[in-house]
Amino acid sequence: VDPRRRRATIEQVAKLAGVSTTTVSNVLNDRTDAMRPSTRQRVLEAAEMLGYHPSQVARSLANRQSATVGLVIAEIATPLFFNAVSVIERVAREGNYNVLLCHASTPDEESRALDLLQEKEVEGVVFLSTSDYRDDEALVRLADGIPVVTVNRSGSGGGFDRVTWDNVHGMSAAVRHLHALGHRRIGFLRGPAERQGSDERWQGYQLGLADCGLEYTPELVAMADYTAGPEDWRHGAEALLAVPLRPTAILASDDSVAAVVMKTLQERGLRVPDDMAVVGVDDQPFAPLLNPSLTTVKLPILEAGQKAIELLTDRLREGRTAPERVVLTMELIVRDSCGAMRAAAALDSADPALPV
Amino acid sequence: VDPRRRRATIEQVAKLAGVSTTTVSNVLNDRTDAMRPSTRQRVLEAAEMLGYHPSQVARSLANRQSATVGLVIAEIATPLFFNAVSVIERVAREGNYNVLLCHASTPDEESRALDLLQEKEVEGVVFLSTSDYRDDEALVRLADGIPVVTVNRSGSGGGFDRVTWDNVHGMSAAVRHLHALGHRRIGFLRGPAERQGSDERWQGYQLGLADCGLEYTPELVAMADYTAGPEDWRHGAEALLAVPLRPTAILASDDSVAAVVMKTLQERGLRVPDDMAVVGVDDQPFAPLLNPSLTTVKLPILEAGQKAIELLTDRLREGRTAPERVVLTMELIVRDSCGAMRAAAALDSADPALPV
DNA sequence: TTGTAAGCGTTATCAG
DNA sequence: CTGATAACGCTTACAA
Repeated sequence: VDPRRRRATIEQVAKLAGVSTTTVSNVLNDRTDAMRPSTRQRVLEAAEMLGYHPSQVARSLANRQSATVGLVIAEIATPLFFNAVSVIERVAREGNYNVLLCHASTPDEESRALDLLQEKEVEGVVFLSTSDYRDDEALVRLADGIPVVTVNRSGSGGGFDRVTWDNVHGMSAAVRHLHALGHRRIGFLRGPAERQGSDERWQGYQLGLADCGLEYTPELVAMADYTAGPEDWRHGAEALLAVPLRPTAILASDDSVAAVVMKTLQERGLRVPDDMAVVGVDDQPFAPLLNPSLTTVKLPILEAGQKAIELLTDRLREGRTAPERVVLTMELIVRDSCGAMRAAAALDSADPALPV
Repeated sequence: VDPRRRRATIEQVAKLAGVSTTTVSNVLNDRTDAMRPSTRQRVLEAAEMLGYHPSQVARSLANRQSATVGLVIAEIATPLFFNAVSVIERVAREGNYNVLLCHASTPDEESRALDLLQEKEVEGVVFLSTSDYRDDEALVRLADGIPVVTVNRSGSGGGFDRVTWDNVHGMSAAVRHLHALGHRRIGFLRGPAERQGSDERWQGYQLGLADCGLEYTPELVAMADYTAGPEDWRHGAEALLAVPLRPTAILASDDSVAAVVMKTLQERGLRVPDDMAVVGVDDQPFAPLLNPSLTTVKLPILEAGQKAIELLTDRLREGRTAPERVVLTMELIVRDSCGAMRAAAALDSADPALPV
């Protein structure tokens, strides 16, 4: 059919080496415990001569192991997710698994992706999602057959491993930090309502205020949907600036939003952090490059990806049974945009000019 | 062996539907031209009942088509490459191909990745590289068997399709733009020497100067290795500031470097673009978010990825023979950091305050 | 220590 | 229009 010259088969290798296919198979799979070294040698040479590469597909069919895991990922084009993809691929490779990449944003795409991975007979799946509220039906069904690990998948239960991070505490820590720096009116730009992560951060914001004995003021909360564009974010910032008793600090819904907030402030002649502290969320690669460098609540996406693939490969090898739930902490990365560095420097030089 | 309950097979479906496996196979593959609709219907129902999913691995073995392409990518964690990965996955999926992801930075990893993909019997490979000078030996060997397309792979020949972009003209266009804005002393931060892309940009810089009748001044060129860290970039910027007749514009080796350059300038009280114009390369997502928003030479990585996967799937379907070479143009994205916007506004209001 | 042969789940080639 | 049946390339009891 296909006129392309065929690859060498195990049979040809066997013939050339003057042994049986079994022996070749044994050599190739390191079942060489009780085997004459000379035989092994001959086989290896024969394989080398023919440029033989075993067919993984034939092998998979025979031993029912595809040596492949699926990676389905929403928003594949988001820079942050890359780190996760990167470690997942690496850890998988180290465990001798290949990674089949699948994008899926909508529920429809999700279930199609899962069908597809099932047909490919992947041995397990890592699911990198946005935190949209979404039902896990397809996932639960899949997890009934093969190990599944989700990252950043809202919801709970379902009988599979989940890795998430603690948005609530991440956000409240940021609030407490700003409070400790003297801020009493802390604005919050909240993300899209359809994401559980957004809601949790909002809760974290409120929790943080409560922790500090500050009152929750609706005027200090505006919308800045990080899935929208810069114009939207600018509006959010301006809304916060327009309140009569303007905040002295702004918690942005992510780093990109924070960048636009800083820009908006600076264009209006406000200095960051002197006139207004700004804190982001994500710790994108550009956060330290902004001027001033951005204080931010780090999304542990890399760690989450790593944990996820480790959970998966562990389960593949050892077959745990109880589904595991991992909640990572979000770390506050203090840089210059919140004024803490300056405050510290001031303290050092006994200068009392702390932000009030 | 594996105690897991087995998936339904085509045979079970056939039995349940009261037909032969051939018929089931025909239904599933839409070879339904001359077939009693009732038969088709029965088969479909039987499959549905059993929750049948055909095994791609068995199918692959039988028809010698894995329906999979390999994507090997260097610097998987670089935000820019995301866009490429994203379109590649999408286009592949639309063409009913799956994507097997493989990281490979070193030549060693490269050849290991190629072996692996060969064993997986991928039908083609897209190769997303850095522009390091590197020999194509392994690639040429692979391309002898299956279609290969490289993106950003320096070198030429090899009998496979290559997609690149024109660094020289991208850079010279930036120089000409700055010249048109009145700049006569244009500094250049060059990237790592081991990358062909860096060299080409340097050539482009020189070409641009020549185009404008400007003389090449070694003092106006400093190093800022974009694979290094912010400290390195800051040094680069400072080197340029230290020259007696300081430049009025700086071409940075990429957007991250440009961000640090702007930051360095601003920290020294220099205004961008008034006191110094800055231009980057890449057009990273954060470029428009910087203050001022960054004028930059856009890397057409998304377009390159798209072109690459299209070339690949075309070749897979139709089997062209002559290797194709695609060179994309780099577009200058004019924003605020070069002063052009301001100049335009000034012109509009008949204000003669153009940068000199 | 090595060989024989029966699968693995499809597709594809022919007959009917 | 549909059904046997032989590949596909490898693994793996089981035999020798």
